[in-house]
Amino acid sequence: MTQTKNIKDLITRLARIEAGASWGDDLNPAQRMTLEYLNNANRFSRSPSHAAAYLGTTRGTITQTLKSLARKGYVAEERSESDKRSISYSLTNTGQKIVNQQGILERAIEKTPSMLRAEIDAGLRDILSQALQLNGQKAFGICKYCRHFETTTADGYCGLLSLALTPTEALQICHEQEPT
Amino acid sequence: MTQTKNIKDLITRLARIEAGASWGDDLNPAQRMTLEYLNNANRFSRSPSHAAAYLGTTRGTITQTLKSLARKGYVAEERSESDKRSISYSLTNTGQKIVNQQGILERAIEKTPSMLRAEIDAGLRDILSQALQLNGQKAFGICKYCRHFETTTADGYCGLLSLALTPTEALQICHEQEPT
DNA sequence: CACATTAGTAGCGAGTCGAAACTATTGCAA
DNA sequence: TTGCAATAGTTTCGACTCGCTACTAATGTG
Repeated sequence: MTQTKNIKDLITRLARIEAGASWGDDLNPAQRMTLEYLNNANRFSRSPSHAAAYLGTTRGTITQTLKSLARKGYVAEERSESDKRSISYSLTNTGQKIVNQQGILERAIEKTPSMLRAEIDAGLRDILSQALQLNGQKAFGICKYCRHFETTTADGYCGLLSLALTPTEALQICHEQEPT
Repeated sequence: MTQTKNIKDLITRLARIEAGASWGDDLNPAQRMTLEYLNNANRFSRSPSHAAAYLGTTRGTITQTLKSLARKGYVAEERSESDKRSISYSLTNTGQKIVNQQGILERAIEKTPSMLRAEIDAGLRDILSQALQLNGQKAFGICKYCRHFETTTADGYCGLLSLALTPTEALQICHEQEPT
């Protein structure tokens, strides 16, 4: 077995363990991941289309997942005024609570030496950017590390959308993000 | 966002990209992973129960997946003579071909520097052992790195099952494996 | 103003998934 | 040895995912 295959197996196996253990609270892995995306994404990125693009699924599938989450009271939909086609989903308080629970994978990661953690983070980040490129997907990175992020205002400013950012927003996921 | 959460997100996102891209050949991600497990497991570990334990799912679910793979001609079932309850699945030639195809994740990993790869491998391996422990799951490691592996014969010998091993077998996954 | 594009949905068929109930076989202990 | 418990695999159920195709409504663009 090559090292490449080893790493692939480790990644998929860890994801599977996490998925298997994440079934509680009347939620399945896909629903939980959608919830997590909404929690991390900024207000311009919480639409079905963006969630679908980030999660690597289709609009049709994500619609069903979001409707199911809405039925259960974990998310709420807000229709946009400017563009009447688009919808933005946000977490309800119940949804917030769910997303803050720590899964088995997080607990396992916390038990590894922090020096090792830094290397894993860097390594996986590298693999991710390669995979996204191969797949023709967008980066969906953190606002702050975007080439449109400016420091002309205290908390940061988005040069693309021409608006001032809050400290929270600067750390959220943005669908327009382009790495520096 | 903490580093722990970052790593978790990277792992689950990479797994999702791989899953999304692995839909071809009339197979879904779960079926492909089952195929891959059968390809790597030794002849004592290719039963529904062991596959279920490795993949972190239930016997009921894996039965359906295996039946579906058998219908499509990717695996064949062999009933055991010694224990009439148990079944061992093996890949057909068609199944072999499928499993040898390189997915997007493997191609992405190959593009990263090999020095980084070694660190990722070690780091993820550490996380995996922690996660398995937290989950009360068995290791399912490689035969050769088991405390029952002996070098009394040329190619290796299993002290637990009391039998000589082939070079191929020594590198396969075993459900009895206990790390040294 | 016509036409292409984009955002979101609905329905289909195959399949996953956990859970629970069930059959057949094997192991073990009194 | 007989009687039960444990084990291996299966089946069925209901909710859901997923890719796909076809659809509506709103928004761009030439």
